Amino acid sequence: MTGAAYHHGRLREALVEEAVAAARAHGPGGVGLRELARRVGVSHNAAYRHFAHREDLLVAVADHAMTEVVGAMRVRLADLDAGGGSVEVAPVLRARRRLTAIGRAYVDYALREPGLFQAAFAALAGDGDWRRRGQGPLDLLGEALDELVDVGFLAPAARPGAEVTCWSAVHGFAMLTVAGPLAGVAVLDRAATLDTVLTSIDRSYAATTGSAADPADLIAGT
Amino acid sequence: MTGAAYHHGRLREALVEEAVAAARAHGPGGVGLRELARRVGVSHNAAYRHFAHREDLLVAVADHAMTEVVGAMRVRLADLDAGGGSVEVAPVLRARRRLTAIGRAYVDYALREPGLFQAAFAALAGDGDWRRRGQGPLDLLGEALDELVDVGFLAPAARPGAEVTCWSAVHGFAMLTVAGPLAGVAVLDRAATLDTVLTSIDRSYAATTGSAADPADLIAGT
DNA sequence: CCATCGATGTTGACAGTGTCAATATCGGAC
DNA sequence: GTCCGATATTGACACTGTCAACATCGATGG
Repeated sequence: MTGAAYHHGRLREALVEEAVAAARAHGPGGVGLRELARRVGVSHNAAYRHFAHREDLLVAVADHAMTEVVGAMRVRLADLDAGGGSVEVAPVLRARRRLTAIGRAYVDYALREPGLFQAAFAALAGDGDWRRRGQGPLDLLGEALDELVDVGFLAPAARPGAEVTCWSAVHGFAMLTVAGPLAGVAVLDRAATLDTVLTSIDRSYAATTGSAADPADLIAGT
Repeated sequence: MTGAAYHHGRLREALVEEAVAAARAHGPGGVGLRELARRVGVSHNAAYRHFAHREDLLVAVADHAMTEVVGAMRVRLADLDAGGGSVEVAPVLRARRRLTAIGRAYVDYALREPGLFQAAFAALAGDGDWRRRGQGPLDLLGEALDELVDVGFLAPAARPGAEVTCWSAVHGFAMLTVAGPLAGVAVLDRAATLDTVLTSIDRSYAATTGSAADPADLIAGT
């Protein structure tokens, strides 16, 4: 196959790759069917054999981003366990740190990949498959919250709806700082403010069981 | 002036009105210069005498939306005082209810006017004027938090960054439910989940001073 | 009273987009 | 070896935002 074959053979994957690159560089608005086709070396409209319309392609990008978010969370959680290394960490502290690690990973990803993060939420907002698409991060969050209940830090009565509370907090923070009013604030301020958000949640959950919640313990953990 | 005058005379206002209507109906993507010009009865490009580019018009829409948000907050705060009517309400409870009223107004507006709400945050995300544009809601929020400190419910040490914590929580919730993964959930669930978010913040702040925080008191208020 | 000028609105054009319909080209199955 | 379905192409349509050149008006100053 010296020349470009008539059938690309890997068009779908190639398009998604390029779409991800475009979204990473210029946000969701930067991914255009024609431009992508041009970059992949195929004529416009070729994409329509693999995607019903532009939004469909964005959904693929969103899936990719969500998978990366899960990966980032997993890395942070692993770092947490590795960091503790020799010294044994109390189960309660471990659980608290795991929850904040998840939140931190979410926001970090949003700030590290603003374009992809925005693309992840720009695609077909209201479709039912979201439950499945955002499932990855949600599952991890759910496990962390369950653990928090298991160790007696979070009261079972406060467990329902906790996912949404946590998700709202970090998602709102991410949105406001990545593509919103808070975009201009300095990086250091951002980090400190994120600490405020995360310790606020920690403190709230501690209060459901009357547990002690020294914020210093939390910030120390990564 | 039988025929349409060459000079519209009120073009800017007319354009903004129509843009607001378009955003209300179809979100930020639904406001297009040409379409608007058509509706106003003026030829395309006329808008360029009043707005440098499309984004400029969206900024005007965003301002409008923000003003409406402030209005909604004021109404809710007024309702709160009026509702108490004859019976005197303890200052602490009053302050707590005022904060949650502000949050509730924010989310309510987002759900009542999804298009405008999205438009408000779609426009020129990173520009410095945001501080001034979002000032209205932020000011009210700041006052409520100050009051919370004054009555001894929120510890002064926890005051810095509190705006962002509250804003993040309600903004995230609004985004996720209006144009995100949580868009599909039932209305009743939404209300209950918002209660969870708001009481979570209340509980967190109560913990900074060891104050009691019965969530029932909060939900009762409006 | 009339000329001039700046503000405002218009016309025309250009490059770009998403999407539909009709057409061409291939690889594999019968 | 021929046909067929999947894949890619070409062409067209209706849009869009934006720039440049031109027209029209109201007020201002001589």
